[in-house]
Amino acid sequence: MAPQHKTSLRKFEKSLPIALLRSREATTRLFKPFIDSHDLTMPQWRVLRALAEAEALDAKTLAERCVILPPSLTRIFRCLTQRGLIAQVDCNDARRHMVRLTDAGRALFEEVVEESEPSYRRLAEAFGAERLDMLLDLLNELRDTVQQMDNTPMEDALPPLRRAAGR
Amino acid sequence: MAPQHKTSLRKFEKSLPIALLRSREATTRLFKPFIDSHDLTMPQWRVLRALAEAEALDAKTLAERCVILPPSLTRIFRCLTQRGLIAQVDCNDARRHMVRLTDAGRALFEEVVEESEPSYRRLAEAFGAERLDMLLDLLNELRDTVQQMDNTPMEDALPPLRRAAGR
DNA sequence: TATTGTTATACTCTATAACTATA
DNA sequence: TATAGTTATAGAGTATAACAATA
Repeated sequence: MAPQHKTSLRKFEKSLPIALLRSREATTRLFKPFIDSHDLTMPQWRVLRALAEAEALDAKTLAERCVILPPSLTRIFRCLTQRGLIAQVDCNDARRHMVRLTDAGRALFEEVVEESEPSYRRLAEAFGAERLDMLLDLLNELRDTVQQMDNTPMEDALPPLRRAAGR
Repeated sequence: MAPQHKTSLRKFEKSLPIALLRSREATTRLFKPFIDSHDLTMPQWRVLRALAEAEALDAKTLAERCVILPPSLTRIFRCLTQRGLIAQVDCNDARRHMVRLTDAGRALFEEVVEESEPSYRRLAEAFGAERLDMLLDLLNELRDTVQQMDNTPMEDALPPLRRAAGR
């Protein structure tokens, strides 16, 4: 039962970016219907979710946490504000655009969470709750590791030969 | 040192789709420069990589393995064929579009693999080769689990309420 | 009739650069 | 001068439906 390094994977499945992509695709397919049915896009949902556990967040933090580029975030702010799901919050630094969930936004968030919980529980059962936790830990630690690598690049591992004329 | 279920993650980090997205973003950032420098997009690269370990594959299989929708794959075929990296292969079933790597395609593949290997080794060292294997196993098994769930949906877990008018 | 793939189309996200405003 | 965010813009991916060809 224990996953004892059975490295019986095909080469293709040993590619980390591809494995992450395919797992995400499968997982997303499972939960996306709940998001869709409330007329939210996945990036919009990530913003709501990030705001759900914080009083308020600024655009830069949200962009980093939700993996959304600033220009996209600007549009998402506009859309979610129009729908009354988020609202701007006053801030010492007038440059910062800080937002929080409105009551309607929080209600919608709770609703989606509630609706999708059976699927989540079912996945946790089928996959194993402990293994799911382990996977989440590994994923977050992988991200930390890569980010640290970014900060301390090594000579011989430096990639961007940047050869040909820009794409 | 052992990752002993320290579930000290924030709620936001416990979302599987988001954790997968963020890890992928970080990992991609590490390897994408090598792809970019050869004027390839990530989807194009996934196709080359999938073909590198198979004699030939048809569009349907590639679409599934590489997480690319058929219309995108059509464009990618056209582009990679024009660049002489892949070539069509005759097939019993005339409906199927089967392709293989050309010699130039294989050479390019090998080149990219070679160039990015130092980064991969560095990541494996920093993260731990064993944990990397474990992560890959978990990711692929997660995908299998979700796909099985898709095939055997349960009553109370069925999602698509499909309420409002289409997005 | 079912399957495979292409075409058409609309929309969203991705990615950069240039710009505004605050600090 | 540096930072935060917006605007503008080009390009690529996402997603559906309609169609053509083959089985």
